[in-house]
Amino acid sequence: MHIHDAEGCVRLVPIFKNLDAGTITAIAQLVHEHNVAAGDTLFLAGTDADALYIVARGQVKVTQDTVSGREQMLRLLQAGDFDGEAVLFTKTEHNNNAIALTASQVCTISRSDFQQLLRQSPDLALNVLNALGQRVVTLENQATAANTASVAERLANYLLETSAAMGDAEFTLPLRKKDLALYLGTSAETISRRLTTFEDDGLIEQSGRGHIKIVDADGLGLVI
Amino acid sequence: MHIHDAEGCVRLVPIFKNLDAGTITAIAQLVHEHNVAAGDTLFLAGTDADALYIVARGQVKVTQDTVSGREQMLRLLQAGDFDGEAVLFTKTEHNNNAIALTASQVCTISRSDFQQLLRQSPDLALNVLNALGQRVVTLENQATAANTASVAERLANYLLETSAAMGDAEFTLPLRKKDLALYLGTSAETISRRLTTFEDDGLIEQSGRGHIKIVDADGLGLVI
DNA sequence: CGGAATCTTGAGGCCCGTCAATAACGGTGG
DNA sequence: CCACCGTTATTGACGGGCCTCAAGATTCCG
Repeated sequence: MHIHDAEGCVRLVPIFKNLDAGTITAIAQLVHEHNVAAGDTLFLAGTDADALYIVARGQVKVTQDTVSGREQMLRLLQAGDFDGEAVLFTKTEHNNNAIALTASQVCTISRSDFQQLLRQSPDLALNVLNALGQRVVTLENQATAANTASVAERLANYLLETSAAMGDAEFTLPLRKKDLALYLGTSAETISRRLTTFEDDGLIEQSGRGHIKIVDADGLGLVI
Repeated sequence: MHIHDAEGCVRLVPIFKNLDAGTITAIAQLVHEHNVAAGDTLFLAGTDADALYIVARGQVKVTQDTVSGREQMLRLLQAGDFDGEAVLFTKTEHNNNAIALTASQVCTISRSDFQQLLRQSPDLALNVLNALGQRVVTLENQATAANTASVAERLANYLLETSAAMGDAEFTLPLRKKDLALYLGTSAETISRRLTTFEDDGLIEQSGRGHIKIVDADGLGLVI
């Protein structure tokens, strides 16, 4: 399903929910559409944070690099997800990279336009506050999990979350194992091994390329 | 230096900076002071998030528990730091624990009072947005470091940051090694070992209980 | 059908967590 | 001022999880 107008982008995004029609129309006129191919860069760390990015279609990974040259995926943006709230701060530099994993459609709102919107609509400011709050909660969980949980535990949780998001015990992984490894802070090889272990233990069934069926959700929840 | 009035708390906190005098006075009247002893609990995960907490004096650790029973310190609150922005969201439950490490003075503002303040003062809302943005940035760095960096690297960075915060190459660790281990996602034993390695490599000098002098800051920055 | 990317499986090694024992520190009371 | 005790820190030994390198298998796409 393609989205052809800017207003489609606006309607997708939680931070623009529950705003009056006039405001939504005003926002839509500030939105720019972009189509990007797999591998394309939306922005890089160190460059000016000049816009808010909304993913209308496709997948975009948000990553961070370390001094040691490794790469960590912080989130996977899918339809309706957004990034670049750095536009809100005095600091105007991205500290993340955003790269399309698949052909994607992305909408942007410029920094100045968005800041002006914020001042005009208190409801929007509250929506953004809530969105940032959710992100804080997610990141806190991520930081805790990264430090205290084994790969098996993180992977098991990821499978359960993905299944819940899909609304089905049977699904195809939305990421290549290589990218999933970046996300979970491990290696593709280890993911292969752990999935095999899960299958041997009767927790899941694998078939095809990344197709997974959760057989014993309770058991997965107990993985340590 | 003790702070005896509620307005002291208000002046400490970044989110209350740059507000007009009237607003600050109004806020001060909504603030409650509390004195807590080392080991006291401010709030626990799962309980109602009914207030914003501001640390006026002392140290408070904010931690999160995992299913496997381990504990991860997310931040260390010191004078001027605050927590409990969860009061902003629909969700009214803490997902963190806050426990005093030393005797501390804490100020609180109730959920309803704070939400009312938010609606009345757009400047305050923008301040909170900025504060949340900073927290997101910090947490992103933390999540990345936890997943990609070795303990040696995380510890080296921590020493450099602490030194910078203190404004001195020579300082005493603000945390016991046990708590520092919780923060860095490692064990007290490993911290001892790494510090000894740093000393053997001529990067730092240790003396007394947790007293550290950074000899080769550049070298510490290169630790992997 | 062929080539490139991805995935799987194996072997080896290192980092680090855990357990355990000893040492050093710090506060308290005599 | 000193002796004592609980807490904290150090050091050693051991084992396991996982990263890396490498080779082979599978899948996908032109």
